[in-house]
Amino acid sequence: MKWVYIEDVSQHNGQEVEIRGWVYNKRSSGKVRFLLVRDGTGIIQGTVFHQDKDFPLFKIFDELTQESSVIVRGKVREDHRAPGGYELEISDIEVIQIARDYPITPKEHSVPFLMEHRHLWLRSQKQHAVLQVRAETVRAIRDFFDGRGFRLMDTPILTPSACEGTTTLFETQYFDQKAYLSQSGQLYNEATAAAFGKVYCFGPTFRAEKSKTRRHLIEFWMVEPEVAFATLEDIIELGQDLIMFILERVLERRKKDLEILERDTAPLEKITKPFPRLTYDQAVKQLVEHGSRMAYGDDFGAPEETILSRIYDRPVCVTHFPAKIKAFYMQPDPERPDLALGVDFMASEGYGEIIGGGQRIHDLELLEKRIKEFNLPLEAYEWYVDLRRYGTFPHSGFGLGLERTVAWLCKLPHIRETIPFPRLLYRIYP
RNA sequence: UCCUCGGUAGCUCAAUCGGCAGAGCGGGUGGCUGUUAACCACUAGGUUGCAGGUUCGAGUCCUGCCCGAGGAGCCA
Repeated sequence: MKWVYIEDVSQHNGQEVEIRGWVYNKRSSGKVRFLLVRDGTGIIQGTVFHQDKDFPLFKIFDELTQESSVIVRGKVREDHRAPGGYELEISDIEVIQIARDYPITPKEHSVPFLMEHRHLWLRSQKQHAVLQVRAETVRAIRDFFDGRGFRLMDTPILTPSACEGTTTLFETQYFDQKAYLSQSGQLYNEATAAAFGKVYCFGPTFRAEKSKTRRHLIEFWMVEPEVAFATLEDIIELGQDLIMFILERVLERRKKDLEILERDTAPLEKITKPFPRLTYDQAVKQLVEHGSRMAYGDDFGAPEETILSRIYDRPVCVTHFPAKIKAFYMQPDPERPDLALGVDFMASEGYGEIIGGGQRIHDLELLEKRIKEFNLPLEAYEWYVDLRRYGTFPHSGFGLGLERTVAWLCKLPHIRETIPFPRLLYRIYP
């Protein structure tokens, strides 16, 4: 008998097939039994009918518990009464294991309990849907950059120095010296951009920030393109195109998952280019008008990001931040050197920043001056400064946070469900 | 790190003024021929986070600690 995945059963209507999976739930009503089986690709309802209540299949059925592993054989039949539209008329159930006392029942559970059982929680429908959206977003990102001639350059995770300051770095031992887990691939990207023109890296990054909010993970994934000779304007265009590409792809291919999550897709479907553009000055003015108490020169806090993204029905680009609140490598605005040529993209519906980037300093002397001003160890940055010694080039790039993007697409209240095993402040288990 | 809230059955929660620790789900047993988080009946299940204290008596009040959630700062 042919082993078939549930997502493909519609192609086997009327045929005898074998489904290998786990018991999702079961219901019984005297002489009819319903078995919900999931196999990772979907859930199908199987039925067993018999006049005799001592029918042997009933005995096996009655033994089954939630998440028991089984091989179920039977005939596929289209039936509108079944969840999923197709049903399996069960002729045989082969039990691999009866699962005893599966902790996650089909009722409500608290977040701490589910987080403690994250390894099992992944099996439930909504978590499954979120991670499908994540996987699709990853595919979309790769397709977007690969399709535009970008070269994937994997940057190191173990690094000898800080990218943007040492306070939020994870320190580890590298034989007889210290190393740090990468917070960003950007500096290395700038080197590969000089070798390949346009590049991107996409991998995990680590920040030892003691932040405990709905939008922070200790370990998160970031895609970072870097383009030689590109200006701030060029990468704003690139960022918009990337967001539109992801949006269209997920809406096209993962509609069902968004339905399972009860995500109203109308606000996402309305989004078009170009996104509204604001300078930092304009943004501050708008924020104050909408009730923010921030002062000029402050960076945006969570409330500011939220207010801003609620004013507009699409993502918003904010540019020209005060240089003081941005990283050391940010190119100053030639007309107003106190401003940095940086850009942040705020997702709509209150989700806040999903992209941060800008144009990098390409002038040798200016970069050296900034490294000193930020009290960074110059010797650790020698290789980085070399990029300004040997054919320096204006260049720009950004980082897009994968989990924040997925949280926005799925409209989740917290970022922790967008990665299979979130690393959070005070939580590294499982 | 700071602020706020919380910890009672396997899970989600209740317990009035300090006075017999309880319900639903899940488990078990039985019933039901189309169930949709099925339903109905019965049943087992407790170191009330930990350590002290006050009291005739503490889940409830006090002190300390542990754990968790929400928020702030910082950031993608």
